[in-house]
Amino acid sequence: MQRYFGDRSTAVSVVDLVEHFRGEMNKVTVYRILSRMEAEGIIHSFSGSDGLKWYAACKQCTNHSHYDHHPHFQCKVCGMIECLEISLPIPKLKNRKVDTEIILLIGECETCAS
Amino acid sequence: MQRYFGDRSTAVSVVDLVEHFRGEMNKVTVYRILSRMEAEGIIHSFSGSDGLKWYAACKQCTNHSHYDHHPHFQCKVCGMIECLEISLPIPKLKNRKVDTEIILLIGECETCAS
DNA sequence: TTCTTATTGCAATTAGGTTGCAATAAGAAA
DNA sequence: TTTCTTATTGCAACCTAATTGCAATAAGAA
Repeated sequence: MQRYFGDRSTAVSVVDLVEHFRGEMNKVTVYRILSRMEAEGIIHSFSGSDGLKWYAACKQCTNHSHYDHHPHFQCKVCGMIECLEISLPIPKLKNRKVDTEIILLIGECETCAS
Repeated sequence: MQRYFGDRSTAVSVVDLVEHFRGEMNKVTVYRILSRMEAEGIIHSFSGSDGLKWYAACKQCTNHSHYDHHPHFQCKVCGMIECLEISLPIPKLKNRKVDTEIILLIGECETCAS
């Protein structure tokens, strides 16, 4: 599982992971390893526009700065989701304290747009 | 149901709606009325950070500009979600065409922060 | 080896959401 | 009003993501 995320820059849905490891590893085990790896700061999770849970390898994340979320980009054609290594300014709102923002940009990836 | 959204500026999760109308209306009916009202441009939906489906009354939405999504704000203490009538700039990405952004700001609302 | 702890598999369960179908309500036409 | 047609609702069953309990196994330490 570690190896699976090692050289992957895009995110994977849990459903795809369970499917990928079918025969090799039980569904429940996949879920458990994922939450363990997330707790250790190796991967991070977020829920896609479909409401499914997605996981991706952490690059600059540490155990501590794990929740400094970065934006994600999803291709509406092929469904692919990737992490964006940009940081967008968190807007100020009056009478509210904002400390996190969850951003999902949707469009077409390089492959699907051409 | 129309009345329910009429004077409400915050969003409601489907789970809460089903609970609210229990005894008065079947779960399936709640779901069906909601998707009908969404198709008519009266309300709009999005999925919260928990992966649940939320609905809120449309203010400037029309049947057509229904998908000009606006950001939402969620209080991490009480869980309340509200629509923000601000528009944030959609960032440009190289090699990708971005046409929508789903934004959820998370923090503390006025009531919970004080 | 023996004891203890962590990991895994399997079955069952919970929960959000959908579908099929029959029953009822609501309108239009006669 | 009566009849025909269409839309709305309730109920049971189902689908799928995710979780839990528990026994079985693997892994480490004493």
